[in-house]
Order: sequence, then structure tokens, then C-alpha cells
Amino acid sequence: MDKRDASRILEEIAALLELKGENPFKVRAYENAAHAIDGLTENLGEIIEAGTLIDVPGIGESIAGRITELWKTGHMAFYEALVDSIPPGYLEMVRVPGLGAKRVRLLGEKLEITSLAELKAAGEKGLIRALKGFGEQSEKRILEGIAILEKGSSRSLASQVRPIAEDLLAKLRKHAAVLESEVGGSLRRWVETVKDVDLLVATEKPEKVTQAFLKLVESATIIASGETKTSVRLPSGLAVDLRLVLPKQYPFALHYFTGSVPHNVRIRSRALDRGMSLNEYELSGKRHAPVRTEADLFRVLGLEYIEPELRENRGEIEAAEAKALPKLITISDIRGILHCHTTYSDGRSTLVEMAEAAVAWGASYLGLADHSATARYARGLSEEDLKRQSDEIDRWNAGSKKLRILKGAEVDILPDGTLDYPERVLEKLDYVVASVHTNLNMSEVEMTKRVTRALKNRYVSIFAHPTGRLLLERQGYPIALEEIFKVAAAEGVLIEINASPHRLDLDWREVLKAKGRGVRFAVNPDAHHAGGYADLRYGIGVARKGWLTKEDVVNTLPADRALALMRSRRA
DNA sequence: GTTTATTTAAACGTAATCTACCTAGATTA
Repeated sequence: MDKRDASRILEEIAALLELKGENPFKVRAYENAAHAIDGLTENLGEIIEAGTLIDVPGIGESIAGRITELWKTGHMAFYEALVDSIPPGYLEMVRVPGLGAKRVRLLGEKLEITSLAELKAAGEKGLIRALKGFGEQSEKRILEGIAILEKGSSRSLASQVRPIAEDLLAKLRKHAAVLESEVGGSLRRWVETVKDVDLLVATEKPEKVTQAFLKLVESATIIASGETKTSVRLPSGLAVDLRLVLPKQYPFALHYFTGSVPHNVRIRSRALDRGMSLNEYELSGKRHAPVRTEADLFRVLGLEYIEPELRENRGEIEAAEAKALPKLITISDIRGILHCHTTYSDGRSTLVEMAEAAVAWGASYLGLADHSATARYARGLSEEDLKRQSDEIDRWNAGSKKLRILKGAEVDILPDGTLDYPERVLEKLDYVVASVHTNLNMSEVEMTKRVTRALKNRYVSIFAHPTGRLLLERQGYPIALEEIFKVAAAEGVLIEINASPHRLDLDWREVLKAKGRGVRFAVNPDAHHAGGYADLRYGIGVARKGWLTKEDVVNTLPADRALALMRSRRA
């Protein structure tokens, strides 16, 4: 049981209450509470023990009591009773696009449908259209919606969606009627997974832009198309929304459609506090300086400009008010690349190919970190392999003025917390990346002990992909990150931000916490082929979301200084 | 159910779009 579980149960309660037809504000109260718990920076258990849960904004007496019950007993009577009172299929039925709580309840009551399968059958038999409040269109959309759900996950990796969004945007920008345009939503905030694409355009001629857009996405299904908004679904299942506003509305709309929702709520109420009212089109009320850009909008509200990545209501508004926002790291701050693989282990490109690509990318050093001996799954290097690689690196370094290759290794942390190479091997390496790849089913306590022991090994420089998660595929293994951060900070071990879009591990929410505990980081592509350095932009996205500056990240330093940091415990 | 402005009660986000009816309710963002 951790705060994520608690938050998920609160969210489910909100959905169930809505299905029950409860007071919508009660529903939102549970949604807000779920969000509040998820956003806690302190340990939930400690807050409960201290009895200060009720002081968390969004959590009152009733919900505090229920969370406490859940925490202490592992059960919540209210939740369990609620689950029992609602047909189990209702929750999956509301996930069908176009179906909300009201209509799900109607379908359940009139047609006795209680599962997605029954819903599909009823639709195919044409029973739904006969129902009052439904028609042929509704039935068709429900069946389409079910097909989309059956296709799989409703979220996609940002890396799969971003190129599509950027391509659409580039094409729209060529249109004369498009005056300003941007990708909004979670993509603009560099969130790791996204549900849909939000495109925002400023124009005086909305019909023209809409036509041009629909031509660009010819093969898509049109879900809605009006004067200010067009929604389509691409054949891949990805939903794309185009929003059209007048130029004078653009800064407000851009801010609004970038989100996040909790951030926007705070900004709106801030406007109210100052005698103004903010919506997606304007800032009305008290007179204020003209707003032509997002920066103007923040300024009028007494705030520094807040980068989109920070807009998650995790303290950015307070910091912007105090003029204390960090100067976020950018991709051009990165000087060197650490943690890459070659054909010596499971990489697809040779050492030379990786090196040449690193030169082309603009790096001044490249740390190779192929897998260690035990990693059979990845053709891990024996001591002899390592020696051969070392010789090849020496040859490269003797001949290249542009790029220095560092001798690293990604060494498995074995189940007992020892490393997969003996000391005589480790000491010959320039630096050591340590990570867990096997025996992921340990308890949290055991895993934490295992990793802690590894981090205390004085040869370890970087702890890589700290939770082992694979986005949309696999949860991370259980590990007490707070404990790990403490050890890493004390020992001077760097924590990796793995930039592979499938991992993005450490998670940005945790990066922010780790930074607060004095941890420093390495943003690593974990490249397995010569094109893999491009993933660094996603790692930088995570670093920026985690409030990191150039100073927080080791591979913004020149090679000698980065090495000195990574070898600080060897002396 | 929570918060806030007043101590019991009101507010809590709002606009656009769709679909089934011809203005309203549901859904979504």
C-alpha cells in the first residue's frame, strides 16, 4: 500500500459515485482528494501517523478517516460497499468514448447491460438505437468506441505521438491563414505518456484552417467539427484536437490548453484574487497591461514566466511569485553522453559507429557502458571482452581529437547487492553504472537493501533506471526510493534519468523529490544504436519537469570534471 | 464531500459540440 494505491482507490470511488448518480460535487471532491494524495511530497504514512492528513487541501474529515482506515487495515468499508452496489461492468463501459455515467446507467437499467461484451452484442443487434435518448448515431459511435478500447491502451508513449504532432504542426504552419500555432496539452508539458494531441491555432479564418486540417488527416474519422474545434481520430486510434481562436485570444488559449488542470485552477483563482477573471479567451475585470504572449499573462498576474514543463501545480506558482524558479537545463547544456551500448553486448552499432554518431551529435565525450558478465540476456562482457574493448577505445582515443571515449560498464547488481565484476575489474574502469535487471520479484525491503548495498560500493558512479519500469508495459519493482535518495546523496552516487522513451526512469515526480534531498543526476540515452542519442530530448524533458538546472546534471560538465565526480569515492 | 464566508449555507469551472428533438441533456476537454 502506498499513496498511488490510495489515490487510485479514491479515483475509482469518484467514478463509482458518478455511476450511482451522486451529487457531482461529491464526485469532484473525491477526484480532488485523489489528486491531492498523488501530489504529496511527504510520506503518506508519516502524515497519517502525525494526524495531519486533514490539513492537506482537498481532504476533509470524511476522506481523511477513510484513507486512514485503508492505510491501517488494508480495507475501506465504504469503498467495498460501493463496489458491491454497482455492476462490475459499468466501470469499463464508461471508458467507451461518448458514453458517460448517465447513459451507462440508462443502458444498464433499460437493457440490462452490465458488461462491455453485452454492450457490443446489443449494439450489433440494433437494440441501442431503439432506446429513448439514443439513436443510430449513438449506436454507431458506441460500437466504434468499443473497437478502439479493444485495440488496446488509451494512452501512448509521448515518443510515438510527438513526431506526428510536430509533423501536423509544421504543415499547418505553412498555411497563410495560420497566424500562430503550437502543440498544447501534455505533449507541451513533456509528460511521459499522452492521451491525445492538442493543436492550437490563431487565425481570422477558421473555416479555411479547418478545411486544410481535414485535408491533412484525410484518412481520419471526424468526431466533431465546429467553428472553434475539430476532433478527429487517426487510423492508429490517436485522437487529435484542433482548436481555433482569434489572435487576441491566443495567449489565453495557449495557456489554458497547455494545462495542467490543477495548474490552471490555481492560476484562475489567482486572477480572481486580483479582481480579474481568466478563461480560455480573455482576462477580464480589473484593468491590466495588454497581454500578447503567455509571458505577459504571467506578468499581469505577478508571476515569472513558468515553463510548460513545470505547470503541474507542484510549487511552481509559489516559486514564480517569489521569482525563485530554476533556470531549467536545456539539451544544449549536455556535453557528454554516458551509458551506451555497442555490439560488444546487446547494442546494434559498433563502437566506431557509436563514436562517430556521438561526434555528429556534438558530444565531446562518450561513456560506453556495456553489460556485465552475468547479463546473459544481453550478451554481457567477460573480462577478456572488456580488455578487447578497452584496447579498441585506446586506439580511438589516440586517433581522435574530437571525442574522448570513457571506459564504463553497466554492471548488474546481483540479488545479494554485490556487483557482477570483481574489484580488480571495477578498478580498471573509468566509471561504473550499476543497475538491477534480474530477480525483480523481491519485496520492497529486500530490494532496497540490495540496492543500498550496491550504492555503498565505492566504485559505483551511477545508479541506472532506478525502478526498472517500462511505460505502459511493466510497473517498476518495489523499492523505497526515499531511502535510496538518502544513500545516493550521502555517498555521492549519481541517479540516472534514463532517456529511453520506454523507461523515462527516474520518473519526473521523483526527480523533484530527489533533488530536494541533495541528489545529483546523469541524463543518459541508454542508446543501443547510433540513432539512440536522439532520445536525450525525452530525458531532458524529464529533467526539466523535475526542476533540474544544468548544475544538477553531471554530463553538462567537461569530461575531466564529470569523471572526477564519478570517481570521488575511489581516492 | 470540502472549502469558504459566515457559524449554517452556498459555491464548487465552463464552453463547445453532438445527438435526439426542434431546445435540452449528455459528454468532453
